Amino acid sequence: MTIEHYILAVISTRPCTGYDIKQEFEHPGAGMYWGISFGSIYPKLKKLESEGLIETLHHEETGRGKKVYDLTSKGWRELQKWLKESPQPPILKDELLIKVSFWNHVMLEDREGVIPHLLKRKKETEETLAYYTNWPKNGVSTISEFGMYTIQYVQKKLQAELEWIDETIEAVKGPAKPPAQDPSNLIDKKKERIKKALELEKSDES
Amino acid sequence: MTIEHYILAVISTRPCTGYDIKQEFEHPGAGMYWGISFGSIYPKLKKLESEGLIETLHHEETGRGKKVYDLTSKGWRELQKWLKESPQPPILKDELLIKVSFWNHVMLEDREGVIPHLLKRKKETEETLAYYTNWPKNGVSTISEFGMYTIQYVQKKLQAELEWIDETIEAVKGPAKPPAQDPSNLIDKKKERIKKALELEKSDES
DNA sequence: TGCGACATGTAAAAAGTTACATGATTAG
DNA sequence: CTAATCATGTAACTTTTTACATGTCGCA
Repeated sequence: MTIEHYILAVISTRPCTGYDIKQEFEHPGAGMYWGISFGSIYPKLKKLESEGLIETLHHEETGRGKKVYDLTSKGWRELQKWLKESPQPPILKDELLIKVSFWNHVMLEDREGVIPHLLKRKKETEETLAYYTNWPKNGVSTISEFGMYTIQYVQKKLQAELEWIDETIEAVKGPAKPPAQDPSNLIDKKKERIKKALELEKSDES
Repeated sequence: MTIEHYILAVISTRPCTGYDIKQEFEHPGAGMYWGISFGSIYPKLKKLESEGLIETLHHEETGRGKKVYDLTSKGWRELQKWLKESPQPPILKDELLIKVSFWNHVMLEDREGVIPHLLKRKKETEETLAYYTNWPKNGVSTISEFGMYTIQYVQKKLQAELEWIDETIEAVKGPAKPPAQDPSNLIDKKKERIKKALELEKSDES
């Protein structure tokens, strides 16, 4: 994902400042927004202006000089070109999934230790879902027909996540299950590896 | 997400080489895996070894010297500690969502131009879903009880995505809808902004 | 009058990718 | 015998974050 194009897209909805663009990226993340620092935004705005894709509409003389940018005709065309290009595959990194996935490889005697992680995510996901549900009714934001479709996607995805969290908490509270598949018996071997490593440590200490 | 901890987690399932670790990251992305280059992996392995978190089990003398790493007792403890820490919020960047979201801000006369993007994603998502469905039955991979929970999450999420894609294609093929919310009339203003920018361009050319 | 939000910017550091260099092993 | 896969590593480059520096405006 090229930040440059995302900045152009944000400006396409209305002329705005670097600070405004940062605000757009503050929305709790569900694929549409993620954090970008001022240290990224301001240099990019300078670059985009020097390339003639955006221009300064107003430049206040007071203070540090608030600058409102808008797209140039070149900027509109670049944005149209980018929108038509096939989107990159999504980038997803979810530490919760990784921790759950590796949990009983490592935390042998502590099945239920993941549950606090799942409950915390449940709360966060409920909050994000509430945010996206209220967004189109807040009386302030502009949400186009197509913007509404992406909100529907986010809602669907978050609801699926909440269902999964509840199911998984129940499953973890229940009895341990055998591995879904382990043709090389790696899970048994791993138990021995842990045991051996911890025994070595004890003999080192003595 | 700290790559270091992910590398420790991968090694926890079995002793492995840098090359093996890279393979683990090749699985089509659904939150559990993403691309990491050799240029990241090998320096990290050196760093982890110098910190005493992993050790070289075998070091072949032939060729470039294949090195098989395993966790040390310090490494096992570090991994346990990390697993217990609350996971970071997920990182999500989906260009498709952004392009859909901004589409009719910019592509005024071309509602159906997004459909190819949606169909392409549909195909990719179906492939990823098929991959995750077959993974626990491939007779080769180790999938623990908890690993299976994360596979269930990915399946749920991808199914929700497929449903959304179908619904959205139908909606886009149907008649245009008014904005879900636009209190400042930004969408009408935007049409004027585009028109003005393109007219300026014409007068520049003449 | 003092705090929080508004507002811009830079330099150094961190993190990761790309491109390159090298060579062994294995399956057809 | 040759192409693909296995296998390690470095240097230069790119991208982005962090930390800092600076100052205004509105409101309680």
